[in-house]
Amino acid sequence: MAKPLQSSASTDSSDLFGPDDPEFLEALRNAVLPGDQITAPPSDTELPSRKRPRDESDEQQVETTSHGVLAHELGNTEDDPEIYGASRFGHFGEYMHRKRAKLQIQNATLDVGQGAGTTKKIFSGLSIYINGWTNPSVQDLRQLIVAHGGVFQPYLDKKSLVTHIITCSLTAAKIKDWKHMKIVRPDWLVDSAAAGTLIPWRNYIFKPGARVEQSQGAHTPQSHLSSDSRTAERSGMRKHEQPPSNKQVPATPDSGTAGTTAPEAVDPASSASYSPRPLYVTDPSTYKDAARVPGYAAHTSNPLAERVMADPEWRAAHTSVAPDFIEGFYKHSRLHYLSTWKAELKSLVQQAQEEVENGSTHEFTGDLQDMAKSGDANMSVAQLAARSPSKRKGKEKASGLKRVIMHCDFDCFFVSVGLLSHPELRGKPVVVCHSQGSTGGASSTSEIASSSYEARSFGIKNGMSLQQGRKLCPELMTIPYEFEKYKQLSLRFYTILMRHADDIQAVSVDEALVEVTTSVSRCAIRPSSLAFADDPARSLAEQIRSEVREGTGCEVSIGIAENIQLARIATRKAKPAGSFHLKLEDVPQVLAPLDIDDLHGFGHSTRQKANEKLGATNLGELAKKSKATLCDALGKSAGETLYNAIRGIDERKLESDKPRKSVSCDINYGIRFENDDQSKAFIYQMAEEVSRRLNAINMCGRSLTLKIMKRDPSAPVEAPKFMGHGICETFSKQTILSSANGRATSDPKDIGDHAWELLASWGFDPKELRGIGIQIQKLDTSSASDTTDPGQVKLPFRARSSKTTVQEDTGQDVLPVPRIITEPPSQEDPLQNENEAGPSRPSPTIDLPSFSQVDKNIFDALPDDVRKELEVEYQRRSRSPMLAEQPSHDVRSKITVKGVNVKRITQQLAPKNRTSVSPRKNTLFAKRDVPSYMRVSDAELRKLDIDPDVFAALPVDLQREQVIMARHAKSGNLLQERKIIKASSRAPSAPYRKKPPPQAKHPEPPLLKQQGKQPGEKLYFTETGDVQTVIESWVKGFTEYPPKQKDVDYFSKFLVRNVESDDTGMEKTIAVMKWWLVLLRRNWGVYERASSAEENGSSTVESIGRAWWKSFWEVKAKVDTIARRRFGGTLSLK
DNA sequence: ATCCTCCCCTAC
DNA sequence: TAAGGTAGGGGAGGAT
Ligand SMILES: Nc1ccn([C@H]2C[C@H](O)[C@@H](COP(=O)(O)OP(=O)(O)OP(=O)(O)O)O2)c(=O)n1
Ligand SMILES: [Mg+2]
Repeated sequence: MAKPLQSSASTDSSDLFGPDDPEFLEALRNAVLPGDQITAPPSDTELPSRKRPRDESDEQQVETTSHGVLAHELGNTEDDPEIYGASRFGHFGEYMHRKRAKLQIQNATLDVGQGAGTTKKIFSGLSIYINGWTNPSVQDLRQLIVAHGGVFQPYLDKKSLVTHIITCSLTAAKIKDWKHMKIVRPDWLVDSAAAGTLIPWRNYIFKPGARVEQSQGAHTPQSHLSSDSRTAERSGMRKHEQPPSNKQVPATPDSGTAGTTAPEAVDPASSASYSPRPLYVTDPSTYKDAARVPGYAAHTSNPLAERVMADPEWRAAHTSVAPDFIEGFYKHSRLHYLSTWKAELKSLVQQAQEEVENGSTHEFTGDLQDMAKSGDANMSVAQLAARSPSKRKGKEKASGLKRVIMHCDFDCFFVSVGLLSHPELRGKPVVVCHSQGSTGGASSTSEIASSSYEARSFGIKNGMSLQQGRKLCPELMTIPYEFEKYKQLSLRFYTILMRHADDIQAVSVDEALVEVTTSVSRCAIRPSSLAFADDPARSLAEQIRSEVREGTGCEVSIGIAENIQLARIATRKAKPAGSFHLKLEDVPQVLAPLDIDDLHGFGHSTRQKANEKLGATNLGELAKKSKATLCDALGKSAGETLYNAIRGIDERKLESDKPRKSVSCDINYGIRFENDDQSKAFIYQMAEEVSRRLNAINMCGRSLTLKIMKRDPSAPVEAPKFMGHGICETFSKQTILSSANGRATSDPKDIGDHAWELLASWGFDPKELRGIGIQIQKLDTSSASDTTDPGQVKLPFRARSSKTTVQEDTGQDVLPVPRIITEPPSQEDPLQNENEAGPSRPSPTIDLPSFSQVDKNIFDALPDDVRKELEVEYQRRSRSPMLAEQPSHDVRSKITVKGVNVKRITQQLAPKNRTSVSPRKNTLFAKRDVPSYMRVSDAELRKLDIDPDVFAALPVDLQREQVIMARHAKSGNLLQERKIIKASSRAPSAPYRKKPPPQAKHPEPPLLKQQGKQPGEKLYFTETGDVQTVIESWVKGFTEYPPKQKDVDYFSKFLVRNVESDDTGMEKTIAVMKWWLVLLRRNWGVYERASSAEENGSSTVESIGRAWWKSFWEVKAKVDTIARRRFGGTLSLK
């Protein structure tokens, strides 16, 4: 029974985590064993995930599943109490498996486990979502589901694996949207439960009118592969059709080089060959879901890449280590061009408008085309002696007149341009992509930049890979990019628009927003000459279309409306080759059938969120929601925007004169390094690139952010996409940027130095890097930085302006070298003892930087014993909910895997063996506070190349040692990165205050506010991290009172954050919840199942008990939500 | 309250 | 082969 888990997971072998803290384990044991029969739900499952569209389009999500195996194992381990054994708790071998198992178990334990001993798990393997109002209430059904081994899905996440949807009613939109789902009536569950067996769901198909199921299991795997987000989502919900495979799990998710398996991957069809699995015959989880599980996700390395990368010469010539890699990459990167052009066009428009405003001309007579020519490759603005017509930014002319906005957009721009030179291909399915002809064959991962409308009729979309496109349309024709032409035609396009515009907002090379209010009113005067007598705006649009057609040979479509949002929507209706005037009165009708992501500004993620939190993505349905509801679900800004958009409201003005705020350079393609020398060299090359860009616009910056993409441990070394970055964890750090004299800079050396320093501070294995980005912010004009005061010396009064901020400076700090910032080594009471934690400083916990912020260089240079202790401490924290993070800095700092927090840094650095180390015995951290006499200003530390943050975490003696050594080293010469301690650049910025170094104060101690044995008395989660104790006293202290909402909230928040913080946090959280559960059962077990509804008339004790239970469920629900989301992401990185 | 950092999201 | 860049709005949560 227990076998599966062990064998496959080789669980105990894990040496990532040694035995846990005995005390904690003991508590855990108590918490779990008490009668908590664990009925492990098998279910394999899933975990929703949120992946970005761009990732989804990664070819092969094909995923050869292997889900089956896991599921099977889990199934077999169902009754194995061992899975909870403390002995296992601290082990992380195959933690992914375990994690999933735990999640399920958690569900079972907390939900089912309660009271019920063992129920027949007839729903195991089912993942059910309940839609809308149902007759047995959602709560009841949920109980039912969980009690019988099923998984209750609170959200219909496009990523989550939902095998069935239970409903009593469906909107037309949903019927359509879910036509491939298994929509069943509630009585299916009820009857099955009553019968003690799973009745075929087909007997309970929900039929609103007629269909509902139709193609139920008839989907081919391909249908799951669409890169189109919406399609993907739908397919995601469909997952059941494919029987699970019994293929072996590719590799251990956490193994560093895991996953380079499944070479067959590329073909979705092949992956479809699953062998039915007994256990889940009815509802296999889909491989699509499996694809979202880290361990299986996108582990389908690109076969070609794998082969070719094995050749050192090839690597040297084609990856990021190639000397001219950056140049070559940018020369071919369509997205780079797109971004560049956009910036140029914005600049061009802005200057053209300035000309007009200053100058006297009223008509735009210039020709942007000329500018382009003379300006060589650049859209030189100089010649933009142009002027547009009435051009005074439509803003002030805010006459009560209703605006007329046109959204002009070329039809399949790249293709249209390409067809100019390939007229014979007109009318055929054509796409623009790098891969030409037969190259790449049917397995090209080359992206389709643009597809003709004929191609689109096959389902092809921009951004899709060629191989996917070929599957949809074998006879697809490809034509090459013609970047120069795009730019030229774009200039003609803009030139034309200029003649009619009051204002223009450059949206992209093929798209612009134009305000034509005055032009239209002018036209309206002579209705006779209009193409559309009744619609001058439309007439103008057609005129513009003609002019553009004339000037470029390509079609543009124009959407007209009174605001931006509507104009864009109108364009949808206008395409291809047409114009459409969307009037306010038609808004409801036009918008109702659209989905939220059809609105500009709302994409994949928001749609998903809407689906989860609002149960609808359709605008017609969302229109019924209150503004507050929308804001609550999508955030204030998005909520309001949506609310208004649905009503046809959008007050935004065209933007054509906003100054640039940042300049950056990102490369997340082809990044493959072997060593630090290469990555360092690359960083410096990128720095040069950024420098060039800054100089090109005559700017300098004072802030630098480095963004890193690092291969996710669960991802294959070679991504599915050729030379792509694959699934990654992302990191970013910001620092003050300055030249030696402390001024804003654009010097490549300065930028390179800072960037490298940041990169080095993480200590990543260069082989794992997959993407690098350098961004420069707080821009100043070069001239300004030359004359301006160095560090923008702090003035007595704050510069009210935006960019000239001085925030980093603090009082005294007017040093010419801004990076050297002094900081009073913080507080006194150096001897603060952990046991004296007072209200203000309750926790004795040392203020360690979050793991991700630790400078690896320094870390590695530490004496073995010290380093070990640090590791232990981090390890400890990572496992102790109450200690983990929470602290000073970067609680937020999270690793993300395509949008999902993963933070498994701790795991990465986890000690290979940690023999029961009790936190209490940790001499290094127990109370290592910085004695006052040891104060060395941060500035000095920095001068010594010591990172204050790390320094602060060191024991005093070591600090002293380090300082001495550093001073010593300073005098002599030392090696670059090899020195004992290297300042982590991150420090140079404002952060010093972020974490008052020396003080071991636990910033924002995790405490239950207002809590204690006595109401009002505070109770803290102490350093030992035995949360159990805290909870116990909390519960004990309130046996006569209901818990305070504030405490519940706090506790909830804490757990949630913890779950989000790292992998081990989940484990701990589960343990904590279990403990809480046990305590509650002890006190009020009887009321566990009581519903609040029947609460009236109850005794005091009972109401208190109910209140506690209510809180418990409340917290659990929150944790569940987060866990689901997080694990989904983590496990399902596609 | 407001700022700042570190993201997330979106768009082309 | 393939060339997954980037700017800017926003939000969460800590610092001030
Ligand atoms: N994922 C994408 C999307 C777009 N583009 C490029 C190629 C497109 O031609 C151009 C304009 O993008 P649009 O979104 O306007 O798409 P099209 O112009 O191709 O089609 P249409 O506007 O008709 O929908 O940007 C790209 O390279 N990659
Ligand atoms: Mg277009």
